[in-house]
Amino acid sequence: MMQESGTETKSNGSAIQNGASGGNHLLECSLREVRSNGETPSVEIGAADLAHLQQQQVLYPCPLGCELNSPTSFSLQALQVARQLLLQQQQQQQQQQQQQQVSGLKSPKRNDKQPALQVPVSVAMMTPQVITPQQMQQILQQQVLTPQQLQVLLQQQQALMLQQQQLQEFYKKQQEQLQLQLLQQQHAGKQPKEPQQQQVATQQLAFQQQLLQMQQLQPQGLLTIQPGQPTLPLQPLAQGMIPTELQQLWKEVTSSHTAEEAASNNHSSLDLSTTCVSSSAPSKTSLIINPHASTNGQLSVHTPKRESLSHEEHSHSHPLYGHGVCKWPGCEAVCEDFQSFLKHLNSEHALDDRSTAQCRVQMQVVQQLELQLAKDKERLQAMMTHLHVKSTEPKATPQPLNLVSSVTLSKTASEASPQSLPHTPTTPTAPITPVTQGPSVITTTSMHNVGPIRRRYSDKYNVPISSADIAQNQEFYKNAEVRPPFTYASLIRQAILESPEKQLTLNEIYNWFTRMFAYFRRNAATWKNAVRHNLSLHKCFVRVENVKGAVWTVDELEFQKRRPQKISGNPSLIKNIQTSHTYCTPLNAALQASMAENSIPLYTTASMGNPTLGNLASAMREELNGAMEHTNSNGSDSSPGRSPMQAMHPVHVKEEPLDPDENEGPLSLVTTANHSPDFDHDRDYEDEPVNEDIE
DNA sequence: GGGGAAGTAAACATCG
DNA sequence: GCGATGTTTACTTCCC
Repeated sequence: MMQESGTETKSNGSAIQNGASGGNHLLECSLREVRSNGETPSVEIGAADLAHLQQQQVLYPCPLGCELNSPTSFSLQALQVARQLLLQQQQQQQQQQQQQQVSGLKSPKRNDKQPALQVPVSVAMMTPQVITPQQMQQILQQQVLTPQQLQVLLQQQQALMLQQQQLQEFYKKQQEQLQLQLLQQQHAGKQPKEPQQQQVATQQLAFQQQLLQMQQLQPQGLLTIQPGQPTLPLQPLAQGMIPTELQQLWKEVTSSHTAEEAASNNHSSLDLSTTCVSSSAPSKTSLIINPHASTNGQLSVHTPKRESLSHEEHSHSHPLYGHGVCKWPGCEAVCEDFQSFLKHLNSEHALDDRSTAQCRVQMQVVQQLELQLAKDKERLQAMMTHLHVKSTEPKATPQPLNLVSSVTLSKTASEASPQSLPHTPTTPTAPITPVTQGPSVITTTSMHNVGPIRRRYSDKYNVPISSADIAQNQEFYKNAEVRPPFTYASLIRQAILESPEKQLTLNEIYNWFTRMFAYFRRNAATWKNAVRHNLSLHKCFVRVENVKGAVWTVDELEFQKRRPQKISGNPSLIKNIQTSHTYCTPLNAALQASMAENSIPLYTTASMGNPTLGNLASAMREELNGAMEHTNSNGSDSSPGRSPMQAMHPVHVKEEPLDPDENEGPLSLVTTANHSPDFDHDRDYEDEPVNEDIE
């Protein structure tokens, strides 16, 4: 299993790569946008202007077929250029209009051939500057306006609006043309012919050159993405994303960037749609933080969606706020209190292209993770199926946790097949009930060929019995004739402890066995004998004479004594755990930042960090803590009637009093939880507070 | 390979 | 005598 774990990790990586292979334009664009965020836009647009633009812009899909239907880096870039164009045009027009005020209105400009609606159109372009400052100044200076003057002004405004609209259309048209040029530039680059195109081209060129300069000046420490270095390790990115996926993204980004550069050199890449690189640096403020925004983009990978903010802004447990720091990707702005955080959130992380892009990146990451989870589930299923098929083989490597039971069940079933059935000829290896509602780990495949197994289910690897375990797998064991991976002693103890009075007669123990486990509904002679044997053998089981007769109780002290094999020293288990964690690591990386904030310990993070692997780790944790959770059976809630949810809920992570040497943090906790060959140690956590870290 | 734990089988005793 | 219960022994397997 160790080897398999290692292989699994590797294959996981490949799987991740595969998952990332479905690279997407969104990520690419977003990433590039993020990168470009770190670069200085050539367009000098004030923060207020851009904010206004961002708020009012209407965005359209990327001309390059980008799937973005909402604000994108492209659109922002286009907006800026368009904005600049408009400003220039307006200035020219204002001059012309001032001249035309005498002669009349000037007809709108030309260039309105095709209203291609694939270009960002800013409503803001149309509204805020209908009256230019000069005009306003004139108005103010004139103090009094005659009706004619007002009419002229109105007409001017209308003309301006028309011109702006036409400019926008022109800009759209240019976008299309430039896009076409981009598509054609591989074959024959075309030079912009029209003056307007040249103007835009010049601006774009300058902008892109500036972008390139910024990229070159970008500190490597913050972002390793460098043009022409596609193989550079994406360390910062790797923290937020799967490395292979990042590599894939990097390739896409760099390839696009290379094309961008090449196109730029050809003077034919001036189209805004060449890349989704946004000149989105919305403001100078963003320029300042942009170098960090490079990492922001990576961090955005694990940023909660902004869409959810509105629902949670009123909650002080805001997912974007913790430890007095804004958790927005790359922000890390210190907010003294929640109110300041809210202000900061609304001010710094308003709805703009960057935020939207980051959200999209995050969405993409989540999708990738989900995809990865699905793949891993398939892999797990295949593994178990494979192992089941291999059950005819003489040996099967033990596996941790419930997988062990699955494997061992199959193995022992095959091993004991000649001798397994004789116990109950009347009940052959019954077709196992397909259990879908059963435990998360044990699957139907592991249940086949399960017969009387002369084998103990290594408590070292395996799950110490616990209320949680039984509760989790209750239905499974009740319906499936699968031998529970617990020792007789543990089961007996569990049965006794689950009783209200912590004592049971032998018959009641029998009943508990048959009630809880379908497996024990047959081969009665065998397992009953074993029960009796264990009751007598182990000192922990004390026979007490009662009015009704003899009842059996559990001497916990003795039970504790009888576990010499401390799993704290069980390397295989630890290895398993570590392997699991390693397995989790790649996917976990996406959320390391958030976890780091909380200083979440290792295996807790493994379960928390990644939603996709959270199940795995959670299952493991459930199993691990199930051992300790068994406290409940000794506690007030140990009544048999407690619900599975109740049983599963508590997670004890406190040190084991009887084994102080095992208190070494989460890992030692894990080992402690597993090392016991039995479930006795559950007792040790009796009345211990529930670990609330793991949620 | 040894030792310990666990599972299985069996013999035996006791008791109702 | 029979079955349930309880004890003990022997053997095997597994794991460390």
